[in-house]
Amino acid sequence: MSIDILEMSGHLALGSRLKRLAERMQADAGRAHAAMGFPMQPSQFSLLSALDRFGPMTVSEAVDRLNASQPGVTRIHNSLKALGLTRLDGVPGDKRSKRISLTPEGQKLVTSMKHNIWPYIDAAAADICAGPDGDVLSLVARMEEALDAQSLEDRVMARRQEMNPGGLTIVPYEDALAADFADITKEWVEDMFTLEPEDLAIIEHPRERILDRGGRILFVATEDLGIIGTCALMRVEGDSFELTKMGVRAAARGRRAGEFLLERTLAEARTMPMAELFLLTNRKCEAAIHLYEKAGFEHDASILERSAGRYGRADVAMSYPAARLKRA
Amino acid sequence: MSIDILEMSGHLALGSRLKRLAERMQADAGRAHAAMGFPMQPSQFSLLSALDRFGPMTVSEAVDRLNASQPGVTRIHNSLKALGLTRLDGVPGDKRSKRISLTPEGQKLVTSMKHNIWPYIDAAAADICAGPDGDVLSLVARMEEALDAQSLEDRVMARRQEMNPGGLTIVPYEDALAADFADITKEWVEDMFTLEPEDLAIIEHPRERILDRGGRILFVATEDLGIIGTCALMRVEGDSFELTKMGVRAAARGRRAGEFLLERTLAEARTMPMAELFLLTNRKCEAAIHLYEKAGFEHDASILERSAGRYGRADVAMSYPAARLKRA
DNA sequence: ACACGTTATATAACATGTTATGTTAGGGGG
DNA sequence: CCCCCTAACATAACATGTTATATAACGTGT
Repeated sequence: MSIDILEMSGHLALGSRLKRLAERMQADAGRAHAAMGFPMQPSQFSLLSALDRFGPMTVSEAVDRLNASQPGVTRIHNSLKALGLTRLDGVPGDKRSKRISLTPEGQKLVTSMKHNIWPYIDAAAADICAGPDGDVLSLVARMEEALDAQSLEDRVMARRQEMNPGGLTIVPYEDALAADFADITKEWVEDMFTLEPEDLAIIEHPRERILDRGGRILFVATEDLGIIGTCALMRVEGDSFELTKMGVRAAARGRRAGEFLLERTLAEARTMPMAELFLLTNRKCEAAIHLYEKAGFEHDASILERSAGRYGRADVAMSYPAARLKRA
Repeated sequence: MSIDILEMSGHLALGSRLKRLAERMQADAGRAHAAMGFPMQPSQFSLLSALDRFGPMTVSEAVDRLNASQPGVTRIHNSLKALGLTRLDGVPGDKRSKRISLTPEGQKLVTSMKHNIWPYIDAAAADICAGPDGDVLSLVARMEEALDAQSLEDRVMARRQEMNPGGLTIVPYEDALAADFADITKEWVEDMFTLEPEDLAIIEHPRERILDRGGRILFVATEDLGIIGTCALMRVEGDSFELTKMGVRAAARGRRAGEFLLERTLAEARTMPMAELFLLTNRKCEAAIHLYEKAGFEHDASILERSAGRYGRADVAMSYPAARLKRA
């Protein structure tokens, strides 16, 4: 088996992955039944087992017992009924309800499976679940409880509020935003330095100079002000990239947008095939240098020599540790 | 939420349960995306994420990367293609392969989701997974590995071989087996005692005297000899049951069939609404009494008084601890 | 070079879970 | 007493995973 993207994506694709695992176990359980002469679908086990244990029950009761959806129970029942294993009768006193019960054939089959297969399946499944990581059943139960207590959707919203209270949004580059890229860059460069030829080349042709060479440009925006900042990852040569043109409009300072943008730009870098990431700046940019240091960049004067002449204003160089470029 | 049958069925229905949990998480993830303005299907995330991280790849490469089935990948891709997010191009040099790549719109969307939603979903999912039971991701990974190493189906067969080396089978009662029930009982009763009126009533009308009153009759069979033993659970009154008519043909001794049958009969009892389980026997039946003791029955002379007159031969009474009647 | 097995992808069919909604029966309030 | 909301079940539609199989292109061995 090759590299498994899901394994690398952390919890994002956990749903998909769990589902595949579950489907695999169900299919195997079905095959085991077939191999021992019981041509049943795995989905039918739980209803059969419940009927055996609790006796006849209405559809609604089965829904509660199985903790499944009502149409799901109805469907399972229909398949069992078609096999002649269950029956559906009216309930005296409430013509809406119908009671599911095992036919004699159904009872016979359940009893047989209960003694001749299920113990072995249970043992085999326990086998797979066994390990140093705790009991799967209790873990699944806990996850179900957690979801009951607060849905994943609610948790996502809560986490967003908590991790990003300012409501900042990352906006990927598109040509319509070229003007913002240029404006924001001009604003801070002209405020402290003067635009150099390299600056002009980049802000006038961002697609050619950055994107088409495998680089990325991100923007940060707020609900009220729109695009307020930008940052680029530019390929210098090979797998070596420069973090450049990071800037936030003066009118939007104080919203921690720079910190947020830098963090997300580094996250972006981690998903790119990148061996080295460095930046060039000037010692006058104290606030920016502080951000870089906080994000993990380290001063590295050797880069200055390699990059001599790129920018007249460059007198500080920093690099991001290669180890941190590897995805968590 | 009421009693959850799956929670009680141990590992048997783990597949079903895992699947429901997974479906719930996926649906929630989808809703979270919709709520934040990204109308995507959760199944599409993994392919989008893989394309973003690894760049264009053929269908086969995606199958490896996502660890999913090829038709699954094709379907996900088709849905993305329909949204204009991906493209499928031929691969020069091999006209069989086709390469999936992100369109500019697709790249833009992925970048946006990667920074504006996925971190929060990941955090929320990690939240649900967090707990004292260990890390869910590593647990799932371990289960996947275990299944890779040996399928559940193979494990089931191995467990059966190991837990039941004699190849004994439990056969539920049906009227066609009434003669076996009577023969086996006559064989041992007449060998050591004489048939009493109560014996005759039961073996001549097992359905009326046992099954119709909520009791059960089990048989044990082997491949070569067919039905070789039987055992019944008979309702005496209310929730009080008697274990009775347990016997194995003399011709089939030495296969541990009695032990197996008794164990499974007790398992059967645990799935019945039963408050008390006792048995009556005679001190001459030393082997049987030894089995009963080994299975957990305890001597209880008080039962003899309550049951006075039922059987002339009864001079030993035993009861099964009520606590052990509760399902594990 | 051709026949035939293998590989890459597409398609069909199925399994199994879900929501959404229709239909009929109960039940309570004006 | 009737109207209308609710409850119980059925049905339809969809989501998403699977297997099985068709089709076309590769490639190998005689």
